[in-house]
Amino acid sequence: MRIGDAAAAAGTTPRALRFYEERGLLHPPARSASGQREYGPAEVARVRVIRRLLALGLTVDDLASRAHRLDLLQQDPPVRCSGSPGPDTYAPVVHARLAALDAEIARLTELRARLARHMATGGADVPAGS
Amino acid sequence: MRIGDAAAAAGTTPRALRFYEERGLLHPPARSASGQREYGPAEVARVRVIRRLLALGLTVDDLASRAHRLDLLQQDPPVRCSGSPGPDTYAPVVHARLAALDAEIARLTELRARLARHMATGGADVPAGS
DNA sequence: CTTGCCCCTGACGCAAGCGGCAGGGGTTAC
DNA sequence: GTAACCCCTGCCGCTTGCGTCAGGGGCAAG
Repeated sequence: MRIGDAAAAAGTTPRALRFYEERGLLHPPARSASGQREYGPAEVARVRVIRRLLALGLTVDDLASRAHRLDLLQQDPPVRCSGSPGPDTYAPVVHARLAALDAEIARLTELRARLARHMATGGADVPAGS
Repeated sequence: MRIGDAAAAAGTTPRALRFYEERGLLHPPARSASGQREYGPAEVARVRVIRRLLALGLTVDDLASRAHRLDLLQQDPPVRCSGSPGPDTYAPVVHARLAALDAEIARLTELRARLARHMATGGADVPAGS
């Protein structure tokens, strides 16, 4: 299967697949004699995993840092963090993302509160530094 | 006062002042014979107002859209949204910002919940489209 | 007059995840 | 053989609020 069909099968675009490859989320696939990328069902599955994780709020760099573990998510009961099966799961990066999301949510919530207060009080307050 | 001193007095940098001017938040200031910008205390005060509003989460475009009202915030009891003194206060853009912040907070909260659930369930769920 | 600090304009860089275009070649069907 | 797609690489664009040169001139002190 060529890149267009593979991308369609995974619900995305050729551009995205090349991008994932460039960023190390996909291994460079086999090439036809004329240099065209050849994909099989396994890579399509992997792309689907990648897109699910991205949609969950993980970043490309998060995935790249654990790219060698992406395949595990396709077959096994995935991500299992119970019983700490070694230092090689996605648990660390997921925890880091959760923390980052919490921090961002807290920051925006604080901002929202200050902005609302600003309107209520007439803006006489000065936001605390940083 | 030249731009460096004015920027320092307002707690920012020359680059930021030129940027605000370029984006319409500051009126083009007087220039010395050799073309250097001349600022007075009124501009410095205005810059401080701008920085407070930016720190509150408003965007440069928010401020630019109401730039002609920025001066009011320096002297009068500012932003007063009670009694709707006309269509020219900051209330509309502040409300829009509050809504945008709420939407963003909701989005991140939803994302965080899905990511947490993903870890708990082993990732068998598929994020809803959109 | 020269040193040294400040100012000017104009333009690129950054972060994220691709979209889109340009220029050139492959592949399949009629 | 040729039309109609598809693919290749490489590169700019988008968004925010400036930071950071680069290249050239100003201004006060010694």
